[in-house]
Amino acid sequence: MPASTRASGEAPLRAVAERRRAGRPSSAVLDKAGITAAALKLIEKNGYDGLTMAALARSLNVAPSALYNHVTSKDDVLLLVEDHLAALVDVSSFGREPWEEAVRQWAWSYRDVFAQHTPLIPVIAVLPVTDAPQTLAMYETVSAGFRNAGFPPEQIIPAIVALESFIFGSAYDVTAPADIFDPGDMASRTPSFTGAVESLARLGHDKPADVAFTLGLDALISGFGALRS
Amino acid sequence: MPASTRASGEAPLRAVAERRRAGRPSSAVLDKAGITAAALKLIEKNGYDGLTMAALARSLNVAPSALYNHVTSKDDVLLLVEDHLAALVDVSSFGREPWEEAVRQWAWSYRDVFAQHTPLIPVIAVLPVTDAPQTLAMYETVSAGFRNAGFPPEQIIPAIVALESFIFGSAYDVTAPADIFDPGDMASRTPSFTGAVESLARLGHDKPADVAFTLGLDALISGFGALRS
DNA sequence: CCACTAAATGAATGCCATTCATTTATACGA
DNA sequence: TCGTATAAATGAATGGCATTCATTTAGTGG
Repeated sequence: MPASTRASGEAPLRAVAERRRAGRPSSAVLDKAGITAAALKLIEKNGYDGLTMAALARSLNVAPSALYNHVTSKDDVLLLVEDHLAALVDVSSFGREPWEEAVRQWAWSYRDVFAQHTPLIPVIAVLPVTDAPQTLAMYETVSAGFRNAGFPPEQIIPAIVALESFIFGSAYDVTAPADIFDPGDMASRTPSFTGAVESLARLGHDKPADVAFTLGLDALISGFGALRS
Repeated sequence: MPASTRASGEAPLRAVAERRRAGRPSSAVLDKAGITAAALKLIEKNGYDGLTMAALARSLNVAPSALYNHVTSKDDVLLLVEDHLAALVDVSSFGREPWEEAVRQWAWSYRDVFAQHTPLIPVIAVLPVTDAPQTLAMYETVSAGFRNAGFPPEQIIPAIVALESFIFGSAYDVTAPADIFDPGDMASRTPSFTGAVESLARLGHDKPADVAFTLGLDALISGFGALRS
């Protein structure tokens, strides 16, 4: 649009976050979906430290207080993000693959998604599923997979919870620094530990967290498989 | 000490946090051990929300900035607390009981300690062991237990990491609200999940987290036991 | 003895989530 | 159709937070 077509009093084209005047706008600026998307974009760019209510508001070209018409707290924003991510977890193997394989693929996918979002884990862990429909949908698919695989109904939730606990803990491992197990100057006083660390290092895995995850996941799957009838 | 023995200008006996004047005191007021103890007391009384640098300073009758002569950050305080707790984890079964039993007792103790301190978990997970001598000592005892039980050296660390991941995830479960799995008004659309939740509830366990922990721990122990030679 | 360093105070800084009064626009019920 | 309740925005607080810095005082090593 050439400048000549603009009325004289009109705001300039540059997307300089022209300030909205006070009062309810004709059409709503915010909704939960938009807040969720903006939060995710912010997290991707600046990490969870960059996710502040002020930054979120700014990225939506809105005053911070406006957010509170749509969410009750920052934890509420984290909950929205969490539920969005739950939909990204791959449960498609259930009903397509044998139970062992389905669990394996679900678990890897679940871990990979939340390894990028560990600050959500303390929130999820205490989160009533009622408030997270996508998360609930994931549980439903997984529960059905366990039921169809012949699990006694009362064992299904404990088995899923145990797997989830392992998955969340393992998500932290992914982000741990490579030298986390370097005993430093205590090496001589911790021979067994130091020896174990060194013999593992000698294998030269590029993703040590994956070794532990594979090991634990295999144990859980074969242990739980024995419960089926 | 009777009042009459006190000089006239002396401060009153009441522990009313008489203000110290600026400048280095004759004998040091703070040290890491004292800071750790005060932090733990504060956490016990008011939880982790109550652990602020200001509150910590006040409980030590000191200005907040004085803390920074002994720790570099609040995370540093959390690290001190973590390492103190690591010493409370019971590793005494290693060398006394058979491997399976020793792992079981260590895992329960580890989970129970950190279930009361879940805000530390994100810190521990990324923590280089160099900075935490008590934690390192725990690893040494456990590693020696695995080695003596016939584990291949390069499998020891992955096995411990997998167990630890499960333990940390399970620590969160302990603190979860009882109704965390209530599907609410989505119940009709999540029949498998709802059925699983109900059939577990029918058993009436008073500590549901313990059911999942037992199940997962048994699977991990029997799975890992197969690695021994 | 003197300079350096250690360990405290006290005052600031900047950021943060959240609240509240106010403004404006829409939706619904009489 | 009016007019009141409600929804959704602004803008200005508020109080708490971790952390920093200048300053003061006391011990310590050359």
